[in-house]
Amino acid sequence: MIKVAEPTVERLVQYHRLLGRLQDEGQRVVSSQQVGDLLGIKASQVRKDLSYFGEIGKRGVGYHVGRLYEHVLRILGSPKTWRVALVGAGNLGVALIGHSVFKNQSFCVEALFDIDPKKVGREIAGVRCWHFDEMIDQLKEREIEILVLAVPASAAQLCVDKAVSSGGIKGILSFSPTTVITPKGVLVYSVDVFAELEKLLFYLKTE
Amino acid sequence: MIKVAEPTVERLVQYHRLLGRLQDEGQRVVSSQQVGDLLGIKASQVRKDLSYFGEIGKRGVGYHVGRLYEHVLRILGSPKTWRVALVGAGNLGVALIGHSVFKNQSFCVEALFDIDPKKVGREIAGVRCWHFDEMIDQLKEREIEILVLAVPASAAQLCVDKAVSSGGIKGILSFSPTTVITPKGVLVYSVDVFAELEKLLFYLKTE
DNA sequence: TTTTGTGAAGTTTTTCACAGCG
DNA sequence: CGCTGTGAAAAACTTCACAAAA
Repeated sequence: MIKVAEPTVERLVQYHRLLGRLQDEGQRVVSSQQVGDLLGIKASQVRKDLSYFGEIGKRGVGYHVGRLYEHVLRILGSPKTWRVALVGAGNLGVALIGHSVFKNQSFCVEALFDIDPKKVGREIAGVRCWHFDEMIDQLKEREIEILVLAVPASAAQLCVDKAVSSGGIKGILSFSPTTVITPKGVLVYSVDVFAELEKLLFYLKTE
Repeated sequence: MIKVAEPTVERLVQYHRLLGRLQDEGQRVVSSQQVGDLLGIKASQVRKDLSYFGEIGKRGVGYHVGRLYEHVLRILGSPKTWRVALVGAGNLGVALIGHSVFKNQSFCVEALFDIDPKKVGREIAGVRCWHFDEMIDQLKEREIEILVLAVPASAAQLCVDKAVSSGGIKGILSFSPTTVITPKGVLVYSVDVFAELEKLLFYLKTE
């Protein structure tokens, strides 16, 4: 597999979403210029990103929307369905897994974990909620590979350490406003609302 | 004001959070090495980031936790309270503004907007919900400067265009899974759950 | 003629390595 | 001696500019 830089992967996701939209709108052909304009990216960047995966466009014409959509899908697409568990069944966590993002062939949310007795033992958004103490056993039994973390910052690292000790965790998507450290081989991506807001404020202030 | 690169601002937010924690734990002094280890960042990067804002550490000793905390707070801190509105009072939107992130001196959530008749006219999480059609007037009247966007992708650009036309919007924090284009002078930061998940998947797959 | 694909140039960001100071 | 602060080197990423193809 070709080595792809992270900013490129991020833009590929955007290209893919846009192409799906253009396809729905019935557009057949698109130029790097148009893609760039619609996403706030330079046309040359779009071409460079796409060129990493072979010559997919037609010179003088542009890219065939359907073909490029399938092409990017193959690059990003998942070969299997990943088994996911959510730790922290609060408002944010539940809103997230109920979100369309997880209604997807690539994911199957298998279990929730919380410490709140009101939640433990019940089904939330169609998924059984277990007590945090049962997490390691359940993660093993259910062969969970991806952990979604939506617990308070103070609990995040503990959750991660515990979950990683189950041996099966390969990736973590964290919504906890803190940095978590994992052993090599466990990828972490973090959605940090707090950090994004602070950045926005910083640049608003200095303008 | 010194020009600061975006990755640096993002790390400053992390330093600040960590310093708050260390302070609570009673630690008085910290080295760039320790900060780096706790955040998964190289010590040299920590020192470079901090050095942009003057010599704040003590050679041979490290950084005084309390002093550095205040120092970073002054860099990031906001001179005023920003007036915020949320568009899209669905599960995610409400979970977000109810989140501790917005319980903060720097923000005041003044209004919600939605098109659902069940929500319009009511108070949600202590804030009045208005109909989307009243948005421009309300944004002007309430002098809203920051928009939090939590609407479906298909509605996002329309919301932004409408809101920007009120004339007062300076920044947008978007949770909508799409790219929005704004005129120069309106900053956008985007929290893209979908994109983060896709990135995670991509790198899990290729490992 | 139009628009891609791509080396080369440019810019930004990170890392190194060591002087300098407590 | 230990750890910061910082130029200089390296790496990563973006943009340019133009040859090549439809």
